[in-house]
Amino acid sequence: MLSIYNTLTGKKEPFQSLQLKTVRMYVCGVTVYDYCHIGHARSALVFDVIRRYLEFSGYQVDFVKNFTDVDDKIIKRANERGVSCDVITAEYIEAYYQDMGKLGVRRATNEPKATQHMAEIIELVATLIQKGLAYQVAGDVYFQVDKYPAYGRLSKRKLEDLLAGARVDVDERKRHPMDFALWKSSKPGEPSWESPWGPGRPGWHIECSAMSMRHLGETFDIHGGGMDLIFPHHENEIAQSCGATGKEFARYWVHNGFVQINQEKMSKSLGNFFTIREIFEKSEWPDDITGEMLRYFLLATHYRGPLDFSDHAIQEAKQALDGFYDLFHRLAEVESQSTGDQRLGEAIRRVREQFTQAMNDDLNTPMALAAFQKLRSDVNKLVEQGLSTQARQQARAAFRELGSVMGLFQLDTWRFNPVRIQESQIISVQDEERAGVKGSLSDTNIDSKLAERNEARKQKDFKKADEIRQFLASHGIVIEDKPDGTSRWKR
RNA sequence: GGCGCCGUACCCAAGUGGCUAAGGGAGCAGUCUGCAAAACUGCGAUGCAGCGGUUCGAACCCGCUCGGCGCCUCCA
Repeated sequence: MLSIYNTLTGKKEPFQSLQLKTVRMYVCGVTVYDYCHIGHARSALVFDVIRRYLEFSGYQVDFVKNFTDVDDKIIKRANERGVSCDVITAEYIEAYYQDMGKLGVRRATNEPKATQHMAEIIELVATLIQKGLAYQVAGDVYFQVDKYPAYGRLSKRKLEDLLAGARVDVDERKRHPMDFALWKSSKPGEPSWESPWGPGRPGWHIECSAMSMRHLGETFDIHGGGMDLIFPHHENEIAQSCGATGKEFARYWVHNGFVQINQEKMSKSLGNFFTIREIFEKSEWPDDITGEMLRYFLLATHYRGPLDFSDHAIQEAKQALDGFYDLFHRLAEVESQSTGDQRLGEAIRRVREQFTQAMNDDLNTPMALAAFQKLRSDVNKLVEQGLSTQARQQARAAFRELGSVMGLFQLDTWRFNPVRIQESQIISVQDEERAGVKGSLSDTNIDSKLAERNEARKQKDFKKADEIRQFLASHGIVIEDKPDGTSRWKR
């Protein structure tokens, strides 16, 4: 049974969905005015894994993740470029799908946009006014926080405390300094929608209340997002939603920790953030491998803790994955020995048990990875003892199945060496290879070189054998000799 | 000023009251090997920022101190 940390109660709780076999989950997506950075990646990935694990556990997951496509920053960006907001949002939604796609983040079952829910938003604002929880000032509508007694229950703050720390000049027209906008009248040139309060656009928080209710109902199971959304965004969502319906809103509030650079939060003002596409562009590995490296890196720390991003950390993830794919490489070979076969079932049963236990404990992905490492070690030993072709396939399938929950171990080919094109390093080149680019040797080329080398080894011509190895190494090919005199290779 | 987080070996990172403090990387030693790679075996924190307290028992609970950070304004 899954236990999950609930920000609302401040402790781990057994997870129980409202409907028997369905989980309804809403996650705050991104405001589409720029490329996503590694912090967005973490958030998207964490909830992607929660979703996958719930599905793995037998639930159907109705997963809603929004795009905020009306916002000050979008308007600003549109004005800078002299285009409409639609152009900006369309561009960055597309970029989002590209970047998250490379990371293997699955699309939510529903990905609504604020601009497509104006009717629901306006209706919700009207309800709040009607209930006396919101008031109109000129063309603006504000939520009156002191009319909602439970205000602050998510972020554990008191209204008085918030006032003391207020860093912004208070708008004189507000009844209470912490009141926040539900509807903003539009200035000329800004996108606007007709409303009972005049032309305007929604405040930031109201869209999530409106869209989650529209797609998941008034009360649903999980609401998530980054830690920074706890206040004010989620606090305000609760006030609006509960205020309007008189019912509980989301039951489990789940928040992921930040990605940091050198112990500091990434931010544009510090200039210390990395976009996802920048990371892929700079990577010396193919996209599918870079994506898996990033996933491994992001999941190697518990989702609620802080996570420091660095090249070194990414390389460690690569090394860890190399170990797994090295094993998968060997598992793909044909073998008739089967001494180790009978022990395999036990090892797989154990990893399944450990994996489930780890994930059930508040999605402890680092512990789940440790379980995979244990299986890797076990299977390596069994391979040494002799594992039949069939058992090898069974082992590979186990990694693939459990790994799929974290989006790992799904690739059929892997690269152990970066592809570096440096002509000057070519050592001995024969005509047919001279034409080719470094690192682009075909499999048949490699196989024939290898056959040549093994013939030389048989003749004890180790000088020639080493030359061939060196030649292949310069193309990023590593040879591993097997006890039986044949060799395997990897790139 | 309020709310909160983090500090575990060279690095990353689980564990949050009770067997020998997971796991990975790096390192060292060994097995295997023509060499190599991979794999395997062994070594590695008598201690979990520091001090004090609670307890039969604490890295885990409480208090204080030190160091680092976040939120309270848009932010994953």
